[in-house]
Amino acid sequence: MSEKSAERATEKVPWDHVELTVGEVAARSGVAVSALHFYERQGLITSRRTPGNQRRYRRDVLRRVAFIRVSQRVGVPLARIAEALRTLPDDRTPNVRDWERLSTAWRADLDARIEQLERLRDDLTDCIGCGCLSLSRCVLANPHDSLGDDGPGPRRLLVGTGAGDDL
Amino acid sequence: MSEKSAERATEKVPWDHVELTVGEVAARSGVAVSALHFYERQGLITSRRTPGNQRRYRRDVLRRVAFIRVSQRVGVPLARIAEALRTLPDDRTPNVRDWERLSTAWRADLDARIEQLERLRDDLTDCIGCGCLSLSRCVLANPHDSLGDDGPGPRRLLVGTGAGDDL
DNA sequence: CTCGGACCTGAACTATGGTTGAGGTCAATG
DNA sequence: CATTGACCTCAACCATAGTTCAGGTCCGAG
Repeated sequence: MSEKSAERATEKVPWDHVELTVGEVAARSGVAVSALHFYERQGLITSRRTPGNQRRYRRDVLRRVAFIRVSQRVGVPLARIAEALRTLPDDRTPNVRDWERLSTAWRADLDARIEQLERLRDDLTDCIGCGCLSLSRCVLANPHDSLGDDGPGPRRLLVGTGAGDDL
Repeated sequence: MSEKSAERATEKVPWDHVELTVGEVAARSGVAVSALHFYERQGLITSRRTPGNQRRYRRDVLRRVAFIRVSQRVGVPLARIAEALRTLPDDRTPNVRDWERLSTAWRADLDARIEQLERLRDDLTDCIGCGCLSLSRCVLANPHDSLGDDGPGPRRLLVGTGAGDDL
């Protein structure tokens, strides 16, 4: 981090580039400008504005964006990522310990997701053996874990309590 | 749930109930009527219409719906589920072997997803140790597996090839 | 023959995670 | 001083997986 800020020996401000434009952040992070705008609207990142109303980012935004990308890969929705990012200190640049804390929380999520999928795989394997897929008898059709949704569907109503099936 | 025609000990067509109404399918499968309509529009299930334009389902629709629910839990999008269901024979009711084939395909998907997540977990564990989260150096921020998307985001452009980071 | 519950259609709305486009501004360069 | 590229905002749109609502129909009971 801030390795540059130490050696500004020349007085010509050679490093007026401590702040990044949105285009630079996009190029460096591999995230589209529109996505950065979106993240800002959602409160995941922040920027200063120049007198001409253009965004200027502190360099640690790169780490934030990296964290966002990683979190999404883990399967965490943006709202929860935003929540996590809000726990970072605003008075100082987040340090290794801060990021470690957040990442550790995600690992627990990931562990849970993996376990859930493994259970599902085992159930599915059983069901391939018995070929049931019967609504009332099959463990698969009757999720014991109503909570812990996953997948793209926004609804999680899980009406449940169907009825005995006699297919 | 009007279980009106429960006693068909009478000789008057004892089993006129081999077909199910949409409400019955909803009750038995635990899926909302609106979802059944939706599945039908998407070609995942089909129905006959009565002279009064009401839907009547064959009983194997229950197994189909069970398969849809299970597939969604595995994380397969409806479009792919529909594709899979189209490979079922239309001339006869699908049998155990048919369902087995489909389920086996999903298990491969599931295995891949689990493996991917385990890789991610390992990477994350490493990154917690090193606390890097640096865009160019961190394995996490640079997905080696551009394909194999997951999570709610519809876009998978993955602009990639960012730049060296000097955070 | 009327009543109510179950059913029908189509359009609009929810939420997530953005992209795309229109119309206008900022800033550096020739 | 004009031009060009990067930037700005706001609104509309994409896909996924449905729900909700309005307005109308069907059908079985009383």
